[in-house]
Amino acid sequence: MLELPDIEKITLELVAQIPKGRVATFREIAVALGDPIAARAVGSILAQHKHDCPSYRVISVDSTVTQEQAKLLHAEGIPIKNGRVLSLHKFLFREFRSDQPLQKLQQIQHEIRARMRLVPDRTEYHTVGGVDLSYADAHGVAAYVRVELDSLRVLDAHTLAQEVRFPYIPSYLAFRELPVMLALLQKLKDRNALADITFVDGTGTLHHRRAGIASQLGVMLDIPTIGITKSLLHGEPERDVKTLAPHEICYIRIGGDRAGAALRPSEDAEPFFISPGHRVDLETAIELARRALTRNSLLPEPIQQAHTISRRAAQALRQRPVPKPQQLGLFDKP
DNA sequence: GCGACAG
DNA sequence: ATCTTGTCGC
Repeated sequence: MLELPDIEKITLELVAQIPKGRVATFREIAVALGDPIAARAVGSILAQHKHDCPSYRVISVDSTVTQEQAKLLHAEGIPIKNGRVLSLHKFLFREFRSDQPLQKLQQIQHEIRARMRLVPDRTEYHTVGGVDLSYADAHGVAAYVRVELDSLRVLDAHTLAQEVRFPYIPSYLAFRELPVMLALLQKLKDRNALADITFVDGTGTLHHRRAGIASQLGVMLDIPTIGITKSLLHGEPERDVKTLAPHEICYIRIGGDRAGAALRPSEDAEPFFISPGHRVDLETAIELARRALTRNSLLPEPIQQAHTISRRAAQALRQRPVPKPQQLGLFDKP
């Protein structure tokens, strides 16, 4: 697909730049990575690699520290009282050397947006596809399911597992999940086994750069896609979505235009969010999402099916993991 | 006052 | 997303 930065490695290198007797915030590390939105991801990386870098020198913006952290920082000459670093500004390190990898990924998203076309290809759709990802440790398991639109019956389904290295960072989901999805969908596209349009578990234009995973998948494979999410990443609903009646919609605005919609599938279900990905418009996307609903479904049928199938495949993989290459090296032995 | 965070 | 005991409802 493209060369992805090793965010984990870069994060540890950034933390290693903090000199003894200085501290940095999770937020500042994220800024050095290229986007403050990654602050929580920095936190979870450091939680997993506590001893692989001077992680105790990274604190939260409110300057609170753990007891263990307080001890280590105090030993480096940083004054601490009541679990807080005193006069944080004096000890804050901000001069990181970094090429801001997330900025480069934002650039890719801008390019995807420029290539995205929100115009429907056709007037009739016979089959609708769904793609979703589940996890088994470090592996992502993608499932693609094809459904007949009239009957909402499953025609066929395929899965593919692959190692996932990129962390979850809000608005960068595609760089985590797309490689697995692409590997599966490219195969199916070559066999002419894709549906007329594909629902993706993730957003399309309801995105900070108007180019979520559904758009990126659509543009990269040049196929029609629709983004479906259970919660809203970006955009403002025109009214409170909690007040939606069954089958009623409400538009979601981004900067003055209607980028997506919320749709309540039934009386006792939360609204979900629809946005065009590629080669479709919002109204067609809403119409297809409606038609893909069953009497009591929480999400459009292709997404629901892809979700259960990928989940089952991930559980199976967990019980019988894929052998590592080294373990297959029997023939290398003398 | 800060942040507003798909999966 | 995933980690998980008990608990509620069909």
